[in-house]
Amino acid sequence: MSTGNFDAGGGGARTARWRTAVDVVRHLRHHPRPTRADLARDLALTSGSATEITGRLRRAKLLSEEPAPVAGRGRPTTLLRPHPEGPLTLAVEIRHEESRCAVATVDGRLHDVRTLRHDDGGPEQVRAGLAAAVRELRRRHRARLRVVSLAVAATVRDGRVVQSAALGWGPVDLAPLTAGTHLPLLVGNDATLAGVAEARTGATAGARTALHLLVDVGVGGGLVVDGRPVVGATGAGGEVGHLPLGDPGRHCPCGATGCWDLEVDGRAIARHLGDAPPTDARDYAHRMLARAASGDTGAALAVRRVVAALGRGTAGLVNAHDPDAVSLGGLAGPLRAAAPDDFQAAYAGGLMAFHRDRPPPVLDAAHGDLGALRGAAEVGLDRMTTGAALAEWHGVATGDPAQSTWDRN
Amino acid sequence: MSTGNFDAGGGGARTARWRTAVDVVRHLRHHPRPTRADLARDLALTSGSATEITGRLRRAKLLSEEPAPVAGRGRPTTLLRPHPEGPLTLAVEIRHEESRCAVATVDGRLHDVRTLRHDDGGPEQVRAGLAAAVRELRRRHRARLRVVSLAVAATVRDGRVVQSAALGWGPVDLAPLTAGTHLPLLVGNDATLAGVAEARTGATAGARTALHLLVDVGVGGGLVVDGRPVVGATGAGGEVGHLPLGDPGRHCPCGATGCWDLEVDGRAIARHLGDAPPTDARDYAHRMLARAASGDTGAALAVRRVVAALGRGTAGLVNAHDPDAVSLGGLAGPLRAAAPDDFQAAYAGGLMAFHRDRPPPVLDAAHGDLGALRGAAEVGLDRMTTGAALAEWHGVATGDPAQSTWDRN
DNA sequence: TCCATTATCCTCGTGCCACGAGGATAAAAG
DNA sequence: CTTTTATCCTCGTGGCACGAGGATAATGGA
Repeated sequence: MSTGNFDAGGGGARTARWRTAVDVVRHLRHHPRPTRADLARDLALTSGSATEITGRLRRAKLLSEEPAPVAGRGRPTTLLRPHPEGPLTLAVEIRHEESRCAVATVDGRLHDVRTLRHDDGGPEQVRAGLAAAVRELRRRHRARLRVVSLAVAATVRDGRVVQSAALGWGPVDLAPLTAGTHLPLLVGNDATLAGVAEARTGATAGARTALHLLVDVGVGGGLVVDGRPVVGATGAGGEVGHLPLGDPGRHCPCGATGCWDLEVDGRAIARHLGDAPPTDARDYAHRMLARAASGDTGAALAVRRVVAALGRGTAGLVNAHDPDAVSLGGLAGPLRAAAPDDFQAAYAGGLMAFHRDRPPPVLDAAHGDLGALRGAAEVGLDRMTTGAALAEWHGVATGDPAQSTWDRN
Repeated sequence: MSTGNFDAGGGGARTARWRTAVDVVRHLRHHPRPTRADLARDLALTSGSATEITGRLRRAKLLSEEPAPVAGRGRPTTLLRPHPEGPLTLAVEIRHEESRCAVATVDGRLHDVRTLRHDDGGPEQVRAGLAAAVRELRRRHRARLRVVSLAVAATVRDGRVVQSAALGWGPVDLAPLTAGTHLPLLVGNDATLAGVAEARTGATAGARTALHLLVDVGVGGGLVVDGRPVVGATGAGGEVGHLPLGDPGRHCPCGATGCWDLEVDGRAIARHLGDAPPTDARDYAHRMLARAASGDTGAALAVRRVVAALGRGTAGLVNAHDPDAVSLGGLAGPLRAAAPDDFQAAYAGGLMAFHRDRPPPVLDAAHGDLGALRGAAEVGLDRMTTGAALAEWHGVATGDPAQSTWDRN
């Protein structure tokens, strides 16, 4: 994934002076409306420093302040919030039947979430529809729009779609989405980004090492360490579904054999039931879950086999990576719920013995189907709030292209 | 692994002022004897800043300078090197038949490497022997010794050995190694730390995401991202050998089933040959490799099966993590060399199709059997050169416990 | 031998950022 | 109306790094 990193930038002296500013702006992400005193406490600033920094950030159109509702005695204070003319990240998600986009402010909130239904026109049409949306939002928000961050239900490499079982796409270049806008485009896998959202503000919040597993068509997700997804050299990491945990004789559309992918989704249920491969594996899985719940023992047995494969693989990944906690997204939660004992037996049985006294909790995802979009927003905001990006924004917002100095008036 | 992180510290204002100092001291690690001008160029400092910083670091007994051999015209310069009374990290490695320790200076060099043979006395005796060595080095180096960093051929959790097939140990607490010294003790898995050494200065140097696989008894290693090992919540990550890539019916001593561990080492070769499980799996593997090389077709076939399992698992991990490069340590290199075509076929066959046009190179480890010790030193030096640790050292070296200010005289 | 060239280092004035003490401000409580 | 509480602002101080200009010490050639 060409997702921007989470670092402050650290590139030279011009951006070094933004270090505290970066800390303050990012603090806003997970502390939505702090008072100035809160800020000083949490970031170990003196009140004088807080005054100076917030003043600068207000002039740079990054923050604004609103009077706080009075609570007890003491001098009334103000709450810090994103500036009404502050910078924005556009988060986009491409999924099977529809795409979504939303605009995110520096406090991490999503605004103006909208959905674009796909009309079976293939990747070109989806891309064209989204490009039009990007152009329109660009016109509306002008220079406030700084970054476009895209989550896509596909294997992603160097900002391109390589292949997608969920979408039925082959290679697709996504650069046209932002053509002509000069906006940086970040592209990531949807399951991986949903994992980022879970690790930062969802089920695994607080976990320094979190594992997310999202079952849809196949299984994706991956590790999130200190809020950053572990996505490898070209961004194609997080493809845990293509570890060979399954039957080595079975061929995967990805080109390899024995992929875990083939054991844990609707396709696997169909195979166990002797059905033909379903065209919509997710929908099929939901139907079979319903059947199993209503007493169809054949469906229940097929589901249990899939749940066992899920639990066993989860345990293997816990052995290999030792996360603080695991989150289950997409179908994984309903699957486990359909056969919790089978999951637990396979999970515990697959763990190395020393993990069994306090195994990492396996939690249902908290963000539902907004996870990928939220994760894309988080990653886009990370990029938007590097020292370098803030310095650039300061130039845009104040009309001081040289960024030679903070303006003091 | 309770390995110190690679960050500058970032904890409060008292250590913030050490930021540039941290950069300079760490620069020394991979640029052994820079001139002051080199330093200024590489770290984008002005010559004035370089003067000030090197002066401070000299007074803090972190650096010293020696005249550089003249090369062409121009004012002669000096080379920066570790201060002769500067801080030290003690790197220790516990392996099957012996332990080793060495003292590392801030430039990353190992000094005074010594070996302690084990006399079958079990963990207590090994621990006691090493504790004596620590005490002796502590006496010799006094306050210069800052950190003890230990690599051990075992599964490690929260600084304790959980279990080790290679050593034949059960749970062992390693804290007694530094008892009474008040020295911080970092403990990591040997294969993981060898991976750190490879990723920083070895075969995969330059790779931002590197995968190391070390076959000894079982297989260990793991991911190294930006020089930091991905070791999870309690430090037990990197146990890639306990992913269930093998025969689900086979029980692993770890408590799980189907572990990859059981398919890629001497035990696996013995199984394929119908031999009893070897007591020394590594030695047995070497003997079988020799036999296969000398024309024993049965041994050769067994080796080929193991090599195929290694290649297939490697491919799966590449699918899952998308590293820039892979390094092979321990027996993995000789195994591949014994059946390179089988390895290549299994590796390429196990990759997702899109990886096949330019798959990550699989390289033999460069550090040989010094990898773990070097990795332990690297990680110990990371800890020793955080902002907080340098500030503390400054107090020790200058007798200014308040560390209220840099001394200017 | 002397001087130009080259490379490096040092000095000093300046700017920026954050600190911290003390005072100012604005509400509630008495 | 005064006290208490909580917050904010002002201003002097200090540390660190920058950057221009000068100083220094070698080589190489006249």
